[in-house]
Amino acid sequence: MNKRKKATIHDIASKLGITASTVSRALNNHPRISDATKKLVTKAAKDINYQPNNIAAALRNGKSRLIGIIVPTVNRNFFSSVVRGIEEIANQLNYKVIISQSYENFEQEVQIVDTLLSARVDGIIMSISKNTENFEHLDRVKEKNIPLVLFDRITDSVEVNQVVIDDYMGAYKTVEHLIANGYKRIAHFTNPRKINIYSERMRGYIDALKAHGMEYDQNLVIESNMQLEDGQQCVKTMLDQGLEFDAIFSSSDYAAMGALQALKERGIAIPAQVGLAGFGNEPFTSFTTPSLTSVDQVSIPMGNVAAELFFELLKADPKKYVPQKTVLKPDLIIRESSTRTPSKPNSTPNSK
Amino acid sequence: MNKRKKATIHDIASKLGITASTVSRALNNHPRISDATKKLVTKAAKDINYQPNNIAAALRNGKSRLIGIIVPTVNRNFFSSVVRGIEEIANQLNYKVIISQSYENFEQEVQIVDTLLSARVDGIIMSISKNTENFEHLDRVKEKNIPLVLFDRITDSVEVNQVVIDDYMGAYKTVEHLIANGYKRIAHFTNPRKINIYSERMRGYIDALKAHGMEYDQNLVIESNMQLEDGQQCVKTMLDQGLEFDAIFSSSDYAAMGALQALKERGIAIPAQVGLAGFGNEPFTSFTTPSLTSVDQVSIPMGNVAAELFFELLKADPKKYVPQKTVLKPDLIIRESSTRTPSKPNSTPNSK
DNA sequence: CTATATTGCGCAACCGATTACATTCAATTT
DNA sequence: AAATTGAATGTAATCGGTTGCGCAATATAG
Repeated sequence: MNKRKKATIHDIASKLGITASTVSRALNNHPRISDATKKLVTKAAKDINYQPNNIAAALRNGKSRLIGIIVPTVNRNFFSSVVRGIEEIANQLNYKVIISQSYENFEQEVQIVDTLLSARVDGIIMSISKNTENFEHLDRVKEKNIPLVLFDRITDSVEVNQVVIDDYMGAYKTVEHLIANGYKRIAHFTNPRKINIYSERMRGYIDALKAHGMEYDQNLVIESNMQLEDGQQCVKTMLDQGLEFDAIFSSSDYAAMGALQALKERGIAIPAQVGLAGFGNEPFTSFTTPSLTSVDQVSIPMGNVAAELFFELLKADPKKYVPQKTVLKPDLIIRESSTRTPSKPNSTPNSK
Repeated sequence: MNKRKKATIHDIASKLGITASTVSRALNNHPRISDATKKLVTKAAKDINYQPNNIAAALRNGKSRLIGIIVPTVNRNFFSSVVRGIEEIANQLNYKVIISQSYENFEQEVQIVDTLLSARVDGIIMSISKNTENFEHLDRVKEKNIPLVLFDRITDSVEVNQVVIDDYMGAYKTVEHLIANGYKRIAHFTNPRKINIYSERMRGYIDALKAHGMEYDQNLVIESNMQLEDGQQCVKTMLDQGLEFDAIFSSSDYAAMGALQALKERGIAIPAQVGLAGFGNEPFTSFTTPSLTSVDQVSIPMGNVAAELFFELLKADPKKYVPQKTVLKPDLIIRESSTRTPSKPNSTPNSK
């Protein structure tokens, strides 16, 4: 009998000869309920294996205590770490998280937004897909006054809270480091889709070159989809075309990894002949030979900040709240792939 | 005005001078509603930016079309791929997924189960935490007749649907492969917690040795927590203690990676002097030097199967449904770390 | 010893969609 | 022309908590 129907507060109530409202208040520790009945109620609840129905509460309250998270994929250290950072804060406040993956697919992303809105999440924290160029779905979220926070992959076409790292500075520091290690012709791998992160990194690359009196050569900027295979292919093409370069700064660790493999395959010594640096500090970067210099995106703190902004927004009056943009400082993690004996620049020909 | 309150079917109804029930039926494409009104309703819905309230529907229907997924962490290729496999099937059937992470923490796991039950998910698909030894929370799920499917990290103390790979066979084939490459003293890294996956792999290890007339030496079985650092430490200890071995079969890719680093650090050639194989086929295994032989856990198919079992269970009569256990065949991915010139066994003395 | 507060709990409406059971009206049958 | 049928929609209860308001009983004040 109690197999099919789940226990409700009404069951508890009739068992104790009181009303459901009293049970509800008792369970919620309402001050106007005596300790005696509170004890009775909690005991009865345990006895009949009562499980609160959050659906009912959510319907009545208009809030579900759920945060929707949308990421391109969870199968990337960066994203899963941000999620963890969000969860840390959310769990403390007794909020739960629904994670959804867009798989870099725009239609999917739009669909997920609708699903989350229908699921009546209290808000959304997301990083947009690479292929998203239309932001009406985000507008719809804003129109409904649902709190929205963007991180890492952001857009300025919607006024919302944003958390990013200083991609510009990350790139700048990396290139500066390469220059300090004596590299003269630094190539740059980037993505043709000019979402914020890639364009910022490219700005940093260019400015760092200029700041050190090096010319910016368009031929050294190689566009691709930035996956492992792309990195391999780019290097091969560069070598086959006789392009002169002695370092690569890749906006993606995966492409950097591909570059590393291709260079090794062609017998080019890293870091002696060619220096290499990636972006993202994926865990495998410390496993490669040589280990890969990369930029750490402080993912957990980013998740923390995103969640904090979210809750700020949740409490605020949407009319007078002005969206904020938080910029975190990335860390350059220097490893073997870019470290040459301090002042032995020009040690490798190739460029000359 | 429509800023604060979200649109409901009642708003649509009064706008059109009909009732909410008609609107509901129109939106659900009920056959008894005329095409004319259906068109009117869908148009009006679009006009006022109506978003169905799944919470209300879920309350009324008793089903949320949500599946709860619990994994130790999503930041592991295996788990995130299984999730993807589940999503593939679930999305086709218009079900959504709530992903939660236990972070290998028992209390957290119990808490998540309660939260999901309260959120009234239609069922749960999970892989239990390493530290879970008490399964009452799973019993509670079963008692409530909530569909439950376990994958990879399972337990036999609860009668539920299970999906696993044949860990025994994966290990057996790996060890056989090592033997075929001439390795004679094969060590095994395992976890002291004897959850199914580790004990099965160990059985496979032992049986493969015996089947090839090699003695099983307890000293060659090393227990640790199987993280990167543990792998490093184990190898160092083995070397320092003068333990004779010429191959390592690790139940974890991470520990195998640590072993690889430690061996290289000590100047031991892989695979020439020591062969190495891991388990899990984490992406980084193909990035290392030498690349790491490992066992692929067919994660996406595992997710597919788990989801299929789930929906089977969802439709079935809980009284007469008998739980099933599906066993998938893993793939041994042979890479450099275990491949020596075919028949040149004993080429390396090892200990000295 | 009244008058006012406070405590403890019940009443009933409500959240938004769904659906079994009418009801209406026109078309079809007899 | 009355009766039957069926199409199209309305009525109202329901899912399970939550909460403003009210009322009785007890406590405190004056």
